[in-house]
Amino acid sequence: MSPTRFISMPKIKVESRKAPVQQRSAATVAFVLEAAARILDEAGLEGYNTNAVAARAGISVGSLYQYFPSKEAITAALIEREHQRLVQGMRLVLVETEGLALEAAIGVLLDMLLGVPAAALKLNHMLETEEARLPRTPELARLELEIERLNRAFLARHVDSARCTEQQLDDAACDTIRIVRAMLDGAAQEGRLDAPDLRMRLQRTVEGYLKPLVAGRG
Amino acid sequence: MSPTRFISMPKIKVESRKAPVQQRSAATVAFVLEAAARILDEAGLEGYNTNAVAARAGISVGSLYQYFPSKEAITAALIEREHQRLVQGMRLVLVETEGLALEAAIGVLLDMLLGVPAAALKLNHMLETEEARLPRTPELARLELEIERLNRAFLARHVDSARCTEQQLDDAACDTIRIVRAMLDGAAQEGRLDAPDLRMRLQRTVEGYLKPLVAGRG
Amino acid sequence: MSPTRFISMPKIKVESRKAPVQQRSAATVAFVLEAAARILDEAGLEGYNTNAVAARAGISVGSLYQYFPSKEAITAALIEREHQRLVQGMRLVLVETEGLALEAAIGVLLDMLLGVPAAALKLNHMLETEEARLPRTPELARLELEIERLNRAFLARHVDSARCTEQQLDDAACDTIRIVRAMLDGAAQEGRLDAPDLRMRLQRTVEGYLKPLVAGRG
Amino acid sequence: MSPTRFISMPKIKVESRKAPVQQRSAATVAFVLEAAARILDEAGLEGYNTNAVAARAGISVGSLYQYFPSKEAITAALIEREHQRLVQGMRLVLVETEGLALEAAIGVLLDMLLGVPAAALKLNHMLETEEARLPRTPELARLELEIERLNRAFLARHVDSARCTEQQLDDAACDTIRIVRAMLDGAAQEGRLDAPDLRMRLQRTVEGYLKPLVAGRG
DNA sequence: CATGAATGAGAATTCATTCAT
DNA sequence: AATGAATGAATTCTCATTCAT
Repeated sequence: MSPTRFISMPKIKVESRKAPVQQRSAATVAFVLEAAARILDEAGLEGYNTNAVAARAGISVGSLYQYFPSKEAITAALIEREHQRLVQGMRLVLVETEGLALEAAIGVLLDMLLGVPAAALKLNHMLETEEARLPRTPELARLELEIERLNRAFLARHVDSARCTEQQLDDAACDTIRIVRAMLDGAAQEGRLDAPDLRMRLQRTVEGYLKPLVAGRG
Repeated sequence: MSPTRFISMPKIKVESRKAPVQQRSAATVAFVLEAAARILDEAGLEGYNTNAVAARAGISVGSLYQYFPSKEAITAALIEREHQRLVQGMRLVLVETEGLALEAAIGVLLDMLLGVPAAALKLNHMLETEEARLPRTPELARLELEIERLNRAFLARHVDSARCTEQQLDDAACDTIRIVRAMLDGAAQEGRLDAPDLRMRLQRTVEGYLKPLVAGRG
Repeated sequence: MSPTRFISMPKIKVESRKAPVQQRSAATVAFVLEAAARILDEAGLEGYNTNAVAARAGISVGSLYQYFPSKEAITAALIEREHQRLVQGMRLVLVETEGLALEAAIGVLLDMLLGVPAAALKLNHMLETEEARLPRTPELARLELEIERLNRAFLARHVDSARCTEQQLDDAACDTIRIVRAMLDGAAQEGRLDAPDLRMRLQRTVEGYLKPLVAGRG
Repeated sequence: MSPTRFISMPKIKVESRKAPVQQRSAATVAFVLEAAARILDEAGLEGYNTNAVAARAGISVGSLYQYFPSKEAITAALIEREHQRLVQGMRLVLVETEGLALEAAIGVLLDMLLGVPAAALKLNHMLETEEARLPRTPELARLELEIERLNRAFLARHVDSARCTEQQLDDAACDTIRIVRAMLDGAAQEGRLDAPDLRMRLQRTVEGYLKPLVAGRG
């Protein structure tokens, strides 16, 4: 028996309660998530409570609890949704950058990331904090793996396998995402997402990070 | 009566109630902050409440409220303390890197940042989230300015003023800090602060970011 | 208008909504009661709620409310069912003990009562508590009277009318039932329903209680 | 490692939160228990909720939760209190019946039990139901053992050790308590606690139960 | 000044019941 | 008739803050 048996298992219910089979149900689930996202954006974690979410979603608390077994489950679903969006974005980027040189490919990637609205960035930042307290959903783990996998695939096209171990590729995938997110979050918080050279700074940083791993560079 | 009277005034009290003139007071304030830090580290925002902080600090809630007008004031003071520490660190780095080349100077800076204990990183990450909800203290604003000023001074030694505007220097100061923090936070969260090449990745990234701004480079 | 109009009228609906004339209805009612009984046995009053009962019965809550106007009505019906079972048992005992001596007759009675499964005892114990809060159904009153009547008839065969008033006979009917139930419940709760001398203790107690009322004893 | 490790441990907190050290605190605890008792008596489990108890006790919910970590803790404390009262009563009976013959001793015991007010009987009956759901406090276990021990001591004076094994003595201690409680509860529920021959019926039953175990009887 | 008991608004969650489909 | 989504009052419990001692 593994030692994990003794690690206190968080008993927070984060799995969604019922799969939205009917169209009405699916709509309700979407309403709730949208309401939760808006409240987090406008009022922060402070004003984020089930009553407010239900009211904002135009339903009763009871209904909310038919679809989400707990407040945490809403948060978890929101986190999954944002991850899914990133997966979508990365998939598109991977297709669109087929055959492009590194610089151009990074440009496409950054276009995608810069296309995310400021509200979503703020939301993601808050969700990140919440993510720490929540138990990891299998689905969420899958999505995170998928994101890293996609990013690895993106990078693998350009790195020189003679200069870059598997571990380094993994780290590069994580690091580049983190670096870009941090710079974007910072710019968003300062309200300077529209700074003319933000894109250039991002490009420069990512390229600088990757250069030593890439073939044909000094 | 000016119309500003009706503009939503933030009613969160974040200023410390009394300047700790007496030595006992100063000690008590320090105890409270240390207790708050430990609780945030061990129990997270979840378990962070005034009663717990007072108990941990070995004083009564009533006494706690003699020194801090609100829970938010404790958080704010904690944020200030962490900023002050960074200021101290940067001052030292600035002195120690006098006359060094960029690469070596960055090495000293990273040594300082990598010397921060993992618990402090976690604490800082949580405080960052809280910082968003809190009204900006003048003192905090001053500290942030000071940090940026120090970082600018650090960078100014190496950048080529022909290649770098004032604005770019400001951005560079912010960006480098953010990038390093993001990578450190990420490593901390994965429990890989001791990864052998973490330092190298950091160095590479910061150098990559700064290279275009620095004199004598292609 | 009689003054009773102002006396707190219990507004709990406990009457069954429709007489199960159709065979399907009768089956549904039976399913619901069985589901309720099982849930009470397995999850206790804690887990006893209309949604759970409906789910367990394989019908929807809406359908459940077609047959029972309220949760209390289900409980009441369950109570009636258990009373009916006791009536059946007593009727049988009365037939089987025709002509037997007191000791043998009590033996038959105890055989019947000891034949009740432990789950039913537990169920009855919980129902008893609920019974207190519920308004008395005419049907339930009739059943309780019938039980007492049957028990009286059982006892009347053996008591000496010279030694025993009508009131004493009534009391004896109530008391013996209570005594036996209390001892059985206790044994059940201790998981000692199979104690070898439980039957003997019961027999001894009942005989001890009745002896003074019985003819031909010193 | 024992298999009990896998048995679901009930997580209901029933231990009292703080020992009432100050006189005010002690009074508050007593107020809460008295309020809880009255509400259970008057409104039943139905109306038994923490807000009602606090209101009735003349304090705020918050205060209530300073002394009791949960609603269940109040119930548990109430159960302990009633057990303690019985222990007191049994101790007194044991002293007062020193040297008396069985019949007289039982009389003293019944006097004590008949002296319990009807409200307390009703309360005890409801508490008994709740007791099932609650985890066993060490203190409660101790009290129950003490009650049985006292009752055993009471009976041991009269039984003939040649006719009665230890197990039989244990059973007798449990059975007699149960029998008397059941008859008293029944009488209370019918509002016939003042029936002139209740005492006699009780005496007769207990004597009947014990006779075979007692020395010098046919 | 220190203490810590008291306050009570507020948040999460449940569940009996209804009613549109 | 059947369904099960929707409702929302009710309940448990927390915690920032105050204030009598």
